[in-house]
Amino acid sequence: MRKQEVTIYDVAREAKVSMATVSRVVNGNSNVRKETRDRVEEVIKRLHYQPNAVAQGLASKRTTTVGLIVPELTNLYFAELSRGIDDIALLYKYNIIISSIENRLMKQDQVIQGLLNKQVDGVIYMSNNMPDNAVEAFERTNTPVVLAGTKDDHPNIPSVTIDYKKADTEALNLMYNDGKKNLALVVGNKDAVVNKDNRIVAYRKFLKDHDIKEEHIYDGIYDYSDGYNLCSQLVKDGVDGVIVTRDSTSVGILNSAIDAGIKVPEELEIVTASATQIASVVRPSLTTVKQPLYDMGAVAMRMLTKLMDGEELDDIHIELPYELVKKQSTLNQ
Amino acid sequence: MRKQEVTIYDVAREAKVSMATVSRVVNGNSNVRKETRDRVEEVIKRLHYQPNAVAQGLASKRTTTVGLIVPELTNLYFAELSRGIDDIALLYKYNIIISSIENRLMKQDQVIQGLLNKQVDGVIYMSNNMPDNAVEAFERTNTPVVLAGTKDDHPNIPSVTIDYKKADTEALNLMYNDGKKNLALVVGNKDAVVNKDNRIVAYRKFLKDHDIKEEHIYDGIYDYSDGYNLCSQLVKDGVDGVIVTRDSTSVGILNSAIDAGIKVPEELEIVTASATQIASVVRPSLTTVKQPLYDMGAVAMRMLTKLMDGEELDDIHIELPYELVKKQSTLNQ
DNA sequence: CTGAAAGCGCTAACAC
DNA sequence: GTGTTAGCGCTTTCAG
Repeated sequence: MRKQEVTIYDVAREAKVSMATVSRVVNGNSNVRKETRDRVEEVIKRLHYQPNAVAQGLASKRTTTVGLIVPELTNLYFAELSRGIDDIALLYKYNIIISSIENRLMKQDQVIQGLLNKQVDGVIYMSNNMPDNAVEAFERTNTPVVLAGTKDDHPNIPSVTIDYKKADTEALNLMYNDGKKNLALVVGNKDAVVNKDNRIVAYRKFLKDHDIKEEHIYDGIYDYSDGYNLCSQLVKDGVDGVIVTRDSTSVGILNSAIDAGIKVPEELEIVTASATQIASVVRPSLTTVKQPLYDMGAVAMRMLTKLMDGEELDDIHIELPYELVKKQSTLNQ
Repeated sequence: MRKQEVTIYDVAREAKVSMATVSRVVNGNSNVRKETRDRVEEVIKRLHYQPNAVAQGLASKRTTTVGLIVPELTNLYFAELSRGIDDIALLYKYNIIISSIENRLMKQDQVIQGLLNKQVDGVIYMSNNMPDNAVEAFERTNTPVVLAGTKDDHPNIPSVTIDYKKADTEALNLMYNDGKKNLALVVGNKDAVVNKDNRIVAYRKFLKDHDIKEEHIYDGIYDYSDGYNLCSQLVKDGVDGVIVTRDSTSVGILNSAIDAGIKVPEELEIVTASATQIASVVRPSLTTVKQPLYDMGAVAMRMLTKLMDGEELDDIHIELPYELVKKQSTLNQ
């Protein structure tokens, strides 16, 4: 209901030029004589003119806005990715519309359609298993998408991740070398591509390579209390080393172990497959696969800017280096 | 650069009505005969028509978008507030443009101006000390603002908080009753209104009321490592009970104490003045002032929707109930 | 280098 | 109930 005080038209009149010229000045178009430009800029300053981005968006068909689709707002994994995204977005003068899809009020498709209706220039997707119709909607509207910190079944969607298989194998190996032979894998959604085609595959291969018969995969373990409740089951199953995808889950397992008098790492080793601040504040501190979350977000956003400018990408799928940080939840012998 | 496949005009032609009628149907205007409405809706469905929100925004001067201004993306305090905001925003069909102002690339004023240029219908502000020119810009453009989880010098800006003075007093009292007489207050920015006019005031009043002479206020303590490094100073100063505004800072102090062999709570009691997930996963667990962050965000957003609809607010400043949760970092005698 | 003019896709009086 | 008609504020050919 806001009425705009001063428009491009006012500036044009005051500077005795046409709207087109003002537009050129505002957009840094070089085809303006310095003298004219100075005059226009003076008027812009004097009148406190601010361009209306909505009108610009309608006329130019570019909104300089990107959509962020994130599973949960209160998960530091996504927050740290978002920080990298945000910094690069700022650098390239994009605003970010953030959409959490944890809310059951609206289906994911509707959220995505809403973003598309807002004419976002691109989307960063951080959730799992993008629905087919979403992919179609993105293609139909010619809206580029980049995955950050996740993988997907649709092979043509660019992504920025780490090498999950390699990281997990390294983590399993660490525990194996500590003498742990009853190794377990704890995941959230086992059908997520990251798990299905990477973590679980790597885990099974590891077992096979080391001639371990008993498989211990626990899925549907999403948060702290899920982890806390799982711990007794792990013990019951004779697990002596576990790799956990989320660090809040790891902490749940850890605290539950402490409360039950189970010694970490002597009786149970824990490795977190993705570390946030949470993993580093608990005691004993958690051995983690440290993903470069900030950089992953930044690289993803940079890729998206290229796509939005119509450029080609050299590599569709980028894997950034991770680090296995040994702390107190493993023996590290 | 996207070309819209189907516009309101296509629907109108196909349904043999005018654009105005289609617009009415899209916007749920009741002044349409059921028969006509059905026909239009059939065409909309058949053509997969989706309204262009940018065009709607330009024509109606409402973008159904609100701006969120947050100090840091990777702080669960703001994330939990945001979740409440997001849920209510979704309910009222608003999108959220999130802007972190931790980045030094752009000044806060520019960030706010950018939001205003995008014609946001309102703003939720979660940072401290809103600059005067920002307040003016909001007023000039007639953009409502609501503060969530923070207070400000400008008394006319609505806010949703808890009663910080009361909460802190209660926390100090808890420690005092445990026999702690050398009480300290640890804050981030001492000039933030929440501290300056609330926490510090309450702290000083408490000292005075209990005839305690020595004041221990530590400011500029923002994160985990600041807290970690502060601990030895606390001990040196003879502090035996401390109230800390941020929980990551509390955890820093706690871990540092543990590492230095200082017994918590026997030798040092710690109370966190705002709890997130972090506070509850560490051991010993932290006694906290539990703020209803989700609700605070939700209420703030609800207030904003009213303001955006031109309604009056019954109360400008809302204080929600908090809870002092006693855990292991205080003796609780 | 600058201006005129035609939209971008939709809403909102105002008629009928 | 429904259609007509101006815009909303800006970009972008196209002339000159």
